[in-house]
Amino acid sequence: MTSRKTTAGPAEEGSVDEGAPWMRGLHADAGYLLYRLGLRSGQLFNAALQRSGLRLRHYALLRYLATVEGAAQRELSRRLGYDPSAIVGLVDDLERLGFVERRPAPDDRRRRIVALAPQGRDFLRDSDEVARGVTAELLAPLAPEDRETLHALLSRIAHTDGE
Amino acid sequence: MTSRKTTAGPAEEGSVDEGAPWMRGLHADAGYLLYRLGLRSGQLFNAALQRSGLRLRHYALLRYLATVEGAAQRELSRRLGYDPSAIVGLVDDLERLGFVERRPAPDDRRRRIVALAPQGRDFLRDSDEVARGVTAELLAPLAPEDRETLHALLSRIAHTDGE
DNA sequence: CCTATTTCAGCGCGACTGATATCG
DNA sequence: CCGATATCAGTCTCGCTGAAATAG
Repeated sequence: MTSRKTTAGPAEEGSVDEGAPWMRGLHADAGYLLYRLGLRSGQLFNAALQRSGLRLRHYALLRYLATVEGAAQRELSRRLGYDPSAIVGLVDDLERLGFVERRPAPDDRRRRIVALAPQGRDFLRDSDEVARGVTAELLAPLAPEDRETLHALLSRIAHTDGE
Repeated sequence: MTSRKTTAGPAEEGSVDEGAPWMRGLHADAGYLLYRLGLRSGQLFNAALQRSGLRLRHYALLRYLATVEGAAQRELSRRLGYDPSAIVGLVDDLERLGFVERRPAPDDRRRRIVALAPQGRDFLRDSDEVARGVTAELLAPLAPEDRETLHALLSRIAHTDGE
């Protein structure tokens, strides 16, 4: 994939081709659009969570814990895509607020199981409109059926590679 | 960190509803999927550009300059969504490589027009597979027609709000 | 005077590295 | 002895804020 300086050309129009892909602007590229919209999504999430003092990372961690009943920090790192050393601080913050609690794993004393505390569950219930609000704002220009189509396509991409 | 007060209870279903939205995991939310895929897209872009010593921001700036013939730094800030103070460093880097050049605006001596230099144009031509490669990897699990559908939906979101 | 553009210095956040302690 | 887990300290980048200098 190094450069194709020797033409190999389907289009040998002579000089600068106006239809060359690099002339069309990056917004014609779906990957770049994903990057830009991802940034905007993160900003909207953090703005919506600002009043609670949490950030998107904390919220994502809480939401994940609501589905698993307990997870080692190593697992949180893998599932959420954050560095293990970052998980420490996130759990510290959430533990300070009483939203989660650390308890030792019964079979392996190296591991510490992080579990959702009742207060964390309350917080999720009281703020369940956060994610829906952000998504609604992002997908506002789309009709309901288009939003479902988009969501299905994004899910397929997210699940096949990575998670 | 003001914590949630007491309000915000639109759904008072009694006890813990298993079908509650906040129990489904954030991956059921399109906005969060956009955030995650945006991060992955940025990582892929930066990895693909690593050999050239540039980052995604530099590349986006170059690609934009290829479509406009010249732009003030203020305009770059608006169009690319980066802070004006960040543009300074980006243009510095690209100027050092000979990819762009700053020249004074003829009518307004406050402004400095940034224009694509021949070496920058060569770089774009030689690396035009970068963006397509990233997008191809991201959208690999999708059929060609689905990729077009996704691209169309993302374009509508990106163009109506912002940019 | 006030605004606009560019630049720089500073702060804070977020991601990564390396080292340490504990344990299997 | 080696590998895995959690933690901590240090580093580096990035994004924004605030101020300066120049110009309209």
